[in-house]
Amino acid sequence: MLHDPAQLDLMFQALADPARRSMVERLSRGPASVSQLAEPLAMSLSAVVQHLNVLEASGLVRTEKLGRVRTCQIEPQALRAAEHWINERRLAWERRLDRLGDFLTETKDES
Amino acid sequence: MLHDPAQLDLMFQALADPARRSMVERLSRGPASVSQLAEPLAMSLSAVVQHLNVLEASGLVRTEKLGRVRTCQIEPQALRAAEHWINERRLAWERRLDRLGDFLTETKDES
DNA sequence: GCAATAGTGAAGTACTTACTTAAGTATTGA
DNA sequence: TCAATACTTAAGTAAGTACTTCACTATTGC
Repeated sequence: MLHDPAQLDLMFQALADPARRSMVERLSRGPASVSQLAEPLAMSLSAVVQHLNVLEASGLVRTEKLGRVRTCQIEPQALRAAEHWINERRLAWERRLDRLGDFLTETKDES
Repeated sequence: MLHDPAQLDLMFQALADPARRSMVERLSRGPASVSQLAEPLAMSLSAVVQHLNVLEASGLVRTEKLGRVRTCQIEPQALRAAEHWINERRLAWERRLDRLGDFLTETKDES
């Protein structure tokens, strides 16, 4: 699992844009070409390619060109890395709250 | 659970910066004042406050001012929303792969 | 009261982002 | 072979980001 801060920067930055998230959403339902990704989006194909490059640089998407068609796929490991970072922080917080709860309960028992 | 795209923009954007992630990391170990958050960071207090405002606008952090000290806390619900978005996409992808696997297995059985 | 502490707000600057248009290349199907 | 398809690349622009410094206000402790 990647914990490289720079990689996390790229992943979260990539997910911070609604057009890119909609591309990831589309790809979560299966591979797609660049044109297919562009179809529902109200922007030029060029803009879509630029977004795609951001997604690819972040590691969230992998692409492969066959003939004139570039086919895109999600890279679930990268999604997992982002998910993992958030999960760790949330768990740390919740464990802390639990310990605090235990402490308060014990203190009450001793009173 | 919030699925508002604009809110997700703000949360992922907030998490895309290493200084802000380090602030969230610090806060996952318990509440802290602005100065405490600033202490390990190589930047002015003003810059830290600006990062904090980004975190607060994203909903990831809640702050409360008592006297001259502003105390900051993680908002775990917001972390959960970000985590959830990623998780849904990853699961969709993995379910798809499973179905594909089933299909291939069935096809082989029928041959 | 007054100095130290804790944070706020505004303005400026260098850099980055999210597009656009326009022109170009490679592939394919009739 | 030639027109349509599927991208690719470059350059330009408007807006946004991540800082800085400096001047300021509110609170607290002696």
